[in-house]
Amino acid sequence: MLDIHRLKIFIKIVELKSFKMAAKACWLTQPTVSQHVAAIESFLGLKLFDRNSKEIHLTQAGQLLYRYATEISALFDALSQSFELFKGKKIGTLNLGASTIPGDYIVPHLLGEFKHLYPGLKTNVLIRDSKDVIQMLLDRHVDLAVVGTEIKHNRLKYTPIMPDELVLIIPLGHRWWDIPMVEMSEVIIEPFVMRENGSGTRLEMDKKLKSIGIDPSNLNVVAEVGSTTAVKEAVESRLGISFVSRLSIEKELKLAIFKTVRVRDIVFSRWFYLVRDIFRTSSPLCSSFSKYLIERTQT
Amino acid sequence: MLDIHRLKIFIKIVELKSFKMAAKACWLTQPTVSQHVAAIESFLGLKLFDRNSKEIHLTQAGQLLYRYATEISALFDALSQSFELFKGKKIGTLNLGASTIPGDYIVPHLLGEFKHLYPGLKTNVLIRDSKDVIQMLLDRHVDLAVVGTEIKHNRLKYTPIMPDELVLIIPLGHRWWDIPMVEMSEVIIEPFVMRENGSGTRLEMDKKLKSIGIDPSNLNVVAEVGSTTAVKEAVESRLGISFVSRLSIEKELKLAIFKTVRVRDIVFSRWFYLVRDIFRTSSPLCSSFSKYLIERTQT
DNA sequence: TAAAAATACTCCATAGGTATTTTAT
DNA sequence: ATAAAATACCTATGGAGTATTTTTA
Repeated sequence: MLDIHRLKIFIKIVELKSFKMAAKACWLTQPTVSQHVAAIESFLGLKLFDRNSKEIHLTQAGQLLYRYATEISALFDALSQSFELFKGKKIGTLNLGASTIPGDYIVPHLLGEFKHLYPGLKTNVLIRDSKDVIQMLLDRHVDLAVVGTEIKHNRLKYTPIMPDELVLIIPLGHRWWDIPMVEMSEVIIEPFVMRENGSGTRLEMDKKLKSIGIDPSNLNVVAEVGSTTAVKEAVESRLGISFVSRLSIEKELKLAIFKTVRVRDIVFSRWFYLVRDIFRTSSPLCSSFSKYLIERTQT
Repeated sequence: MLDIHRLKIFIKIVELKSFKMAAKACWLTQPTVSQHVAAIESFLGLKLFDRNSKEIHLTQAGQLLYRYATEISALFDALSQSFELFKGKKIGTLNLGASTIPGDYIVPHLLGEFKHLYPGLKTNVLIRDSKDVIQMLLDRHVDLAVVGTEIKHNRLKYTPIMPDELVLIIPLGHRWWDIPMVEMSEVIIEPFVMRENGSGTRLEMDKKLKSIGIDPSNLNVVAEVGSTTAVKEAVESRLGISFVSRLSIEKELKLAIFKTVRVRDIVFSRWFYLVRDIFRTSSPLCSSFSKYLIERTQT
């Protein structure tokens, strides 16, 4: 049969123009090399070399084989090298899924830092609803996920990596602008802008409200919109107030477009989690990234 | 180790998403397939599949390997196919050497006929002096040669494939135009156009003259030129007369630019030979071509 | 519990070795 | 006569098998 080992021996013979020298170069004995040549020749049914005791010459068949053999050999070398790089984390792709808040405000920074450590890294970030992100992780469309809500599954492991807080925002000029704290009962009757169902922010908010005995459907919802940006635009347009992630309003607070107002006795704190499928083998780079994120949080 | 056999099994597993099915497809048993996967994994130091009793999934390492494996496998298939074609004479190159007369007037026609039988044929024809052509054959720069003179060598086998004759040509208006035959003594004193040394035609002529007791240096040489075409041009320009291959003056005879004149008691007949290096293995197409030429001559 | 892969073992083909012969310069 | 490749023969690794166990959905 033709295998890589044989082809490499054949290539060495061609390059060194000698069975004996090729044997030496391959750490074999001359008879072994002769056997390999005989094996290829009988497999192909063609002579590869014209040989006498003084010199050897490639036949046309030998020349034909040599062209393929070098190409195949080069591919094998490329393969080996790729795996060395892969194991050494010099190359690799990180396929991340993230829900909207972490996708916009966390993951880009984390990847920026990490890429500094591993310049060969390629990244794909898919931003979807938390539920969809988790499904993509289970479907192996992404390697890791970052979401703000825990959707339990026996294959998934959640590790908190970034604290966050849902804060009540009011637009410039709102009558609460100079009041540091309001009652929850006041919030309930105030016009409210709501995220769509499936959003992690919405889910966390609902959960929290229920935990303090409030039915979310009692809120005075004047609009239900599909993204954090849309919520902010709506609030800025004085359509109502809303709870949003503190991470998402840094710029607006600086520009005094919004103010945050505390709600008495209530803190909507939450975490964003790194989510891993423990049933899956992760690539060296992927493991490194997970480790990096977790260690980064602990300090 | 990684060899083609293993890679092909690996590819089948990926394609069929099952060790068991892959085993069947490769005419192996499932444990054997498992062993091969384990061998690759331990060689690379990386897991290729996440597997459970229900389904298997490629890891990133597996995906990386798959990309290379398919490419390598495709190259092997291409190699096999090439050799099938090569053995079946569907592809191949004929590297021919030929001296000037056969290169111009014989080989093109022979190749034309032969290519009809084997359309995949590629041909290279190098035209040189007979001596150079023979040297190229010995140096393996060409596979076969066609020359008009036998230069003996223990590695070379000459087979006559085409008869020829050196004929005396005179230009239109020459005083011998209406004389059918002249004496050799008349030829000797007539202005004569000579081919250069090294030319097969020159060699054959010298040989023949010597064999009938004439020293070629006694000819009344008025010009020594480097090609048959140059000889013909010189004769046409009434510089002198010359002996040339009958094959080379077909057109000129038709146009009555030349006439041939017989020399009493002398016929300069000769052969063109196919020359083979018997120490060399020839390609299937090359053998076919030799056989074709030889059989063609016998009929 | 059922289906797939892993493990344990056995066997034999063959890659690799040593010793020697053949071949061509 | 010499130097390289071919041949003959031996050994041992590992590829492929059968029988069985493990794993998890």
